[in-house]
Amino acid sequence: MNVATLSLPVPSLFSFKECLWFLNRNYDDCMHRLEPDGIIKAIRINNKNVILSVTATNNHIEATLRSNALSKKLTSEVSDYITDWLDLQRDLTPFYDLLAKNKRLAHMQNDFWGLRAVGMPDLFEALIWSITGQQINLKFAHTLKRRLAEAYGTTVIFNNQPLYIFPEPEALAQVDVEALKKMQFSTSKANYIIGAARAFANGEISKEKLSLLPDFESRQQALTQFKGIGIWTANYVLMKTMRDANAVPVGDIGLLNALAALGFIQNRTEVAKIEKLFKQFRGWESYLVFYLWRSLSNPLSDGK
DNA sequence: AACCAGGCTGCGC
DNA sequence: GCGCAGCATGGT
Repeated sequence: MNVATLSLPVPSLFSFKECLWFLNRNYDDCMHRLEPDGIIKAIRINNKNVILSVTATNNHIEATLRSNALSKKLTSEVSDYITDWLDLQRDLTPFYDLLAKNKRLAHMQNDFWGLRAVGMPDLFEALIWSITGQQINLKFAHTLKRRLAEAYGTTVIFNNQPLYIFPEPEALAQVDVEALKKMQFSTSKANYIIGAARAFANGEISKEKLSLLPDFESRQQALTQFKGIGIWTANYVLMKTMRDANAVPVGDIGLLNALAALGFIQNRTEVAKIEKLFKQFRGWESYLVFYLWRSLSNPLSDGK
């Protein structure tokens, strides 16, 4: 195993601590492990496994890479991965200006200062995760994801502890419904997941294909054509992976709870009020969603 | 123990 | 096109 390091300058309006908040919401997410000073994660890039440790100083994000296939190219790809994952390239100034204009949201500039929309660069992982999380509580959803990762993903041992790389589409495409049901996936979800895995495995859908589509609506349509992928799931994925700025996971229970807690709505049916709010955030809708999710946790708390 | 959870499908209008 | 029941399965 070879080791390399890389260093990325942090953008303005960036807080590593706030990003770690998102990654550590007491949900036992198997896709990474939190350490006192940063985060450890195993990823696969171009069929090469990499163990990634990420920490930050005031000025830089420092990453340590461990891999059997280290090269300059791989290091550069990992650098791109981190940039995408933590959304480092975005200038948040316009978003913060919009927050400042809304009296119920203005506090977020300070309370969540520097929070980036932590994404999911792997489209397949994002899609399976969002299907898994449909209509069940997040804790159970993480339990299910862990079972998938343990059974069908790649396990990498680091410091005597396992790290997981999410299952490849080819692996999940061959699973039968009964196996997933034993893991306590519902019958329909098991079918959705296997269907999605097959669509990825046979090339019907891919991140590249989605990225070549001309607009948000066509990307959304490309996803919702599959059984089990509704508007919530499609928009969640477009937000987390494709970085569609105007993707809002409509109807999301966390979103609705946050809007209610901040006094924007009294009940879950007040769609017009929600649309009115999001109209004020054109181009930053998905960022607003992320910050609203953040508001479900108290400022400066490290859990939920 | 009832109600809820980061929804989706299929049906009736 | 829109509303809504029915669904499946743990968590609190």
